[in-house]
Amino acid sequence: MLPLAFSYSSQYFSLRNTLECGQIFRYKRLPDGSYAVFSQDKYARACQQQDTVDVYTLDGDYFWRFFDLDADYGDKVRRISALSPILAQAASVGKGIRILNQDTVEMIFSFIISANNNIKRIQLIIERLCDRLGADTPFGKAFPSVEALAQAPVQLFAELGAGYRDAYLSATAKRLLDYDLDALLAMDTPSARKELLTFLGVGPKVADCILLFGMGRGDVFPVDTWLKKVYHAYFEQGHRDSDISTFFCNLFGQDAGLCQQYLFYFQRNYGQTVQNAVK
DNA sequence: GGACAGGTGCGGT
DNA sequence: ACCGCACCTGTC
Repeated sequence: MLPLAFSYSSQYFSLRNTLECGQIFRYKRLPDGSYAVFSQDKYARACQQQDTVDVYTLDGDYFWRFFDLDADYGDKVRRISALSPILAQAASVGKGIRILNQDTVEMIFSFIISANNNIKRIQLIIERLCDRLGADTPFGKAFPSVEALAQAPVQLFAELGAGYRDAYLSATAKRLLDYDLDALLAMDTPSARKELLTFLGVGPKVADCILLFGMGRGDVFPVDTWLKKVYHAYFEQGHRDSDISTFFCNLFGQDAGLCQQYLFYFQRNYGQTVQNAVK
């Protein structure tokens, strides 16, 4: 029923790896292996056969940009692989991962929920949030508006399973009501990061995720427990998170965020195997 | 049953 | 500035 908006063929696009590496929470893998993807109030069905991804949606332009299809990932992988042997290995298995261009506000709330949490529960909470506060669309619920989120009583967020993050979500929603988002988007990366850190529930890791996935800033490196493992396993021991982030940003520059995704994917899927093989 | 999840806010140095 | 700690909740 949805029209085919476009097909895209590249060895540098793995639908599965792109969607399942933790940068997006509103997607579903369907029994036939295709994916349903939600972003803001928009919806797409996508399926991949070999190197070709078909995207069915009413919003082709939006999802073309969403999947970052104007960027040359072959070029990125070549550049990145020269910088570190571990990264060359991580990129070779994870090369189909692309950095999604998602909505800033949706990322702010999604990653506040993500803090000290696991992916399954994050998805559940966000789904319930959309069901409860999102507007109806022909394909399901939209991500809730700032107005809806700001109007909701704090207890609602707790009821939806957000736990102690309820106050963060409520405070952030209220603050965003009369917030100049364009001014934030116009800032350079360090200034925007500093600004994001003033939001309740947004620390260094969450700020970097918002910048990377929701503001198109590739020059940040979110440090989570997985990347700490990577750093300690392949680089050095005993540094603070901020130092780890700085280390990788200096090493990888403009594509630090993409490198983070490759290393995240690598550590989660092969980390145990590789480390055992080394022992 | 404690550790672990894609950490952060807070209070004490 | 830099620790150390508590923290909702589900799962292993």
